[in-house]
Amino acid sequence: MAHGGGEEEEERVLSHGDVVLLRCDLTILRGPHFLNDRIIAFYLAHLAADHDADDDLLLLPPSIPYLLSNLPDPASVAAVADPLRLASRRLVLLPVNDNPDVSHAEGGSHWTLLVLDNSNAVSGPRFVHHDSLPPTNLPAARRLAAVLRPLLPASAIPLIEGPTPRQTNGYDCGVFVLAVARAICNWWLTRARHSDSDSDSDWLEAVKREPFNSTSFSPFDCIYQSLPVTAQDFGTWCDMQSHKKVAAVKPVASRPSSRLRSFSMLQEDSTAIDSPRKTVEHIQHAIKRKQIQEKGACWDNLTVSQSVRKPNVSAKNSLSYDGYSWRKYGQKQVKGSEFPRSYYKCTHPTCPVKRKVEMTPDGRIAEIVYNGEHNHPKPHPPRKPTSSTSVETLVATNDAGLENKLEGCDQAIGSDAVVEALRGGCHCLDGFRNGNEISDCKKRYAYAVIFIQEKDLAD
DNA sequence: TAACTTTGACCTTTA
DNA sequence: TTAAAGGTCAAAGTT
Repeated sequence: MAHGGGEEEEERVLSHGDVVLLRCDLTILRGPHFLNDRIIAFYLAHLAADHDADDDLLLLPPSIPYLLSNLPDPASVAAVADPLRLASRRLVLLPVNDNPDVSHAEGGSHWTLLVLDNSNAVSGPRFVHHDSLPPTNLPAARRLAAVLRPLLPASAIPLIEGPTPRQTNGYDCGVFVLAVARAICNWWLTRARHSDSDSDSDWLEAVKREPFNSTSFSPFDCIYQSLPVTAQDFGTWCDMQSHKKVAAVKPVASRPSSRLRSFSMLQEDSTAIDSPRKTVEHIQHAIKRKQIQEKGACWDNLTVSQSVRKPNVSAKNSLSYDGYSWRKYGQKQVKGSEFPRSYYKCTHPTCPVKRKVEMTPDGRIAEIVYNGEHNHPKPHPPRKPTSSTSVETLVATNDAGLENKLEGCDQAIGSDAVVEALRGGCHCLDGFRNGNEISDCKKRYAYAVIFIQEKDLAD
């Protein structure tokens, strides 16, 4: 993980609230080197400062997800997570480290970004994992998602792998995390500025466009811009501040900033403390400190929680129905997974994309992982049906793959989206409006797909 | 009969 | 080198 000597002796050169950069970090910044948690926390704090205060967007420093992943019981997790108010956020960015040894502060070798996404009306709540070297951090991301799910109102929130350009060396994963975070924040701001934008859009395209490597993306470009020096003179300027003992660092009462902290260190942070409640208060206090703006300095405006205008969210929710056609080619129980894993290939003749789906016994999707990218447009949806006869037609096709193609539609039938359709006059649901009970499974699926198609066309 | 799923066997990857 | 686990194939079963 991060590297450096005894941190207590390390000289602090820059701070952003309680996020502090040490002299050894400057060496890392002059790179190319593996980014440590201080730098990641620092840059995320800087990103957060670009947003007006709001509760919708939350960027967490790496220490918080790591702590949550390794707490011994759900009660402790709930106590720590409670002040974060994850359930009420639209987007939560959680850096993930693969350090398996909670006693080893410098363990771990890979950074990725897990996004708790509650901003997309189509996909519904989901975890999106950005890994520049997949599937290296997938177990760690799964562990974090599993810890967070009980804290969220929706059940069985799926985890999907988001498109992430591959790193081409052994050290740029942290840079990729920051670049993805920047792309997401920029997308979020853009979406907020265009209130008429699609509520079903997401940042995945924005991530694809992001320049990714430590040459084209410097996490501290923005920091340089905030300093009274050029990027070239950055190190010299820090040296001067240090020698003058008037460093840019501000007084902080928080934990000594560190490399990725061991679990015991994290626990000590929250335990200077002797009760779960105090743990919460400690974290709340730390967050509050971040939110205190220090006027007139280079590192103002740091907040952990930032937000923008709330996007419009329709009730449309098609879960894993992604517009592509899939053929199932295998299923098996894999070790460490609670549910069977199904293997799918895109049915387009030249498309290499596959996906793995783990589904709960009640049909909800626990996880989706997508292996490449589609090399073709989404297939045209079937022509819009105009009456319940279309339902009969769909059922009569005896399409054995229908349920597979429409994963999630079952849930849609009972969802708020259907209720909305009933109120608003979605044509295909005349059967519902007339009080007809739909007991046949295929009919229910048929109603669901027609409903979704009508909504798509209407949108 | 065609399209699709299921499932056991086999292949590949990884530690 | 080997064993374990994941991924894929393909025959059999189902709709």
